[in-house]
Amino acid sequence: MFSKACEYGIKASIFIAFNSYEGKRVSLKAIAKEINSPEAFTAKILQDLVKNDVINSVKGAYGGFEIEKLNISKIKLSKIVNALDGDAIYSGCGLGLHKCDENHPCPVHDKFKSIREELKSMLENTNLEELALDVKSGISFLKV
Amino acid sequence: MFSKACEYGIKASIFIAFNSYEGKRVSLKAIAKEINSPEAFTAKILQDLVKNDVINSVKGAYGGFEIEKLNISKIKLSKIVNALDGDAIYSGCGLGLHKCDENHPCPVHDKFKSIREELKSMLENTNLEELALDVKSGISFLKV
DNA sequence: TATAAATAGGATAATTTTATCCGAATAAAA
DNA sequence: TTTTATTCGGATAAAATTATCCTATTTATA
Repeated sequence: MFSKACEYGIKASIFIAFNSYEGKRVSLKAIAKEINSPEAFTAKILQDLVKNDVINSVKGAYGGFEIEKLNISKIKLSKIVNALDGDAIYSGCGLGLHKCDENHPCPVHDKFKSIREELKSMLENTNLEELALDVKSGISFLKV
Repeated sequence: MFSKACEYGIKASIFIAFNSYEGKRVSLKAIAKEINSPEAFTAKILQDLVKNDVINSVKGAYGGFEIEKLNISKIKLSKIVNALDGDAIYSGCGLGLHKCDENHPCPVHDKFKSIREELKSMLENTNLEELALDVKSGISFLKV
């Protein structure tokens, strides 16, 4: 469904979010450990997320990654997915046709329609805050 | 969503299906041309589909690929997807956790639940016949 | 029986994705 | 001001996916 980069990016964002909630900045090392991801690869992904204004970074000692508290509830999953994987999962053709729409549909266009719409609206309506709170309260998990 | 191999595999199966419907066996060359895919790569995919009993092959002159007429309506999309991509899209965790279920869910487990269920049931309930008939009647398309 | 038209399958190459390494830049604190 | 803990960013490597090439095998037909 998502690329590995995107999976790591979503998990990292959630971890950063719930720490930022408590005013804590987190380091790459801490993130990689928490979400069980390769450190150097995760660094690249975090750089992408910084460039795409999903998270902020602070260089130097006592630096790390954080998200402005007020933004946590405003950042939607779609923003993270878009930054790392683009919009192909919910906008591209399921069978890879370059042109695929109501007038020139691929054989599974209609079958996929509601699934893609549901996926899109889920991504656009799910924000980091709710995901972070669930992890914080032990309802959901970032690893294993 | 699907791998390139799977996209080609689905399109090839549809093309073979609607030709088999008319008693016509189709060659690799004809398939690759019709679905606009690289020939040699498509050959590998067709071999996989043969091994997984999705399609039949006939070697030698006047050989090619076909599907038994009576089976066309019995072959579900899920069988093709499973043969080429496995069941990860609708069975694996959206964030790649090894363990992810009701008791130990990833942060998006619930959000994804209905989407994955819908996807799964769509794949399990869509058969080659309906897809092939739509292409044959010009309602849907295999390329461009 | 020879020929031609196919699929089968092994080897290899190209591309993309995932991952690692290392030095540069930055900034807090000793 | 030096040390130390960080992120940044370029170069590279490893692995997976996508793609190509070539030969062997098969089989219908001339």
